Amino acid sequence: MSAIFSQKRTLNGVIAKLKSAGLRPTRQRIALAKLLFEPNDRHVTAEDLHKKAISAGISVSLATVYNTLHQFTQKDLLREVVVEPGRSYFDTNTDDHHHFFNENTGSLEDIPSDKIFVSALPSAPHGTKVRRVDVIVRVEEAAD
Amino acid sequence: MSAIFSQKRTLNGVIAKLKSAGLRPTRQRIALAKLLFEPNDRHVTAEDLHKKAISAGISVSLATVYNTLHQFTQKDLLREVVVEPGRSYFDTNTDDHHHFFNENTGSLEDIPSDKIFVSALPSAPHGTKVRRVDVIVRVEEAAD
DNA sequence: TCCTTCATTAGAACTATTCTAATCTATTGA
DNA sequence: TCAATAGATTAGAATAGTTCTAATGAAGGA
Repeated sequence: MSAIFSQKRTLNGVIAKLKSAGLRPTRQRIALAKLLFEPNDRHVTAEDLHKKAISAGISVSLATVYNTLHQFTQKDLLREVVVEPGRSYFDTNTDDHHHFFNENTGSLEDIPSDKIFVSALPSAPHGTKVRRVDVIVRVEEAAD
Repeated sequence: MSAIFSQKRTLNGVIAKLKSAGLRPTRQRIALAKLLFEPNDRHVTAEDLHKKAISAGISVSLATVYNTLHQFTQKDLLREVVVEPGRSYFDTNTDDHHHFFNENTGSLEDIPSDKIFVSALPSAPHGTKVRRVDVIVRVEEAAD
């Protein structure tokens, strides 16, 4: 498969994805989606993605990056992961899964949901229902 | 037991606690510790505690509240709980336990560790060791 | 008591994020 | 195809939470 054909497939896929989420496939959203749904870098911050876009020659403002990340999150194309105060990560993997968080380097790593098991919970506080269970395994560099 | 006697006991306890943590029992730290280790309000933000202190007639700056919360956290008198970007909660319960987090109200509620069970994890990423496992059960107001 | 060390302070600075109001663009339908 | 319009994008200002700074103050030991 040629690179051009592959690119075109990606482009069509991305546009379809945006449309089916009810989002206009604008220049910026298409470009950001392409960057996000590449196979690498599953965990990005808004700042990361903005830098990545700029250095890829895509003209987009930081405000749009934030808007887009939040819209994608609302439409379940992304998942927000909160591990540190004052910094949000967005995860392109929206399947049920958990995370290792390295407190020294700030890096995140997925834990597939079949590798971890959380027992039946006590019932949710009155008048509420469970939306999601997040497990964060905080690790640090081993002193050796 | 008279209220005055009780207050004195609390005061002595707090001073002892600070001393054994290697922290000078200063006016501000004693006052903040007394507010923190009261039986209620286990989960506070810096802003909360500052307001509480001011309205209790304790003259303390927000900077000192932040310093104190971080020092207490380092000395294991408190635990930091991260559930939302841009807002840190400090938990006076340092025992092993987890949380319900109500995304609508922002309120936290403890889940004792014997009420939830997390299975053996996959091994930590190379060169790291597990420091802590946080389970956050995100709940929302039930639509009914 | 005096001295040294550590704590506290107000306010400035900083960082991440959100808001605003003007401009632009994708879509729809004539 | 084109105009109208609803929605998207923008730069920059504004905000929120937190940290920093440099000067002042207080605790504890000699």
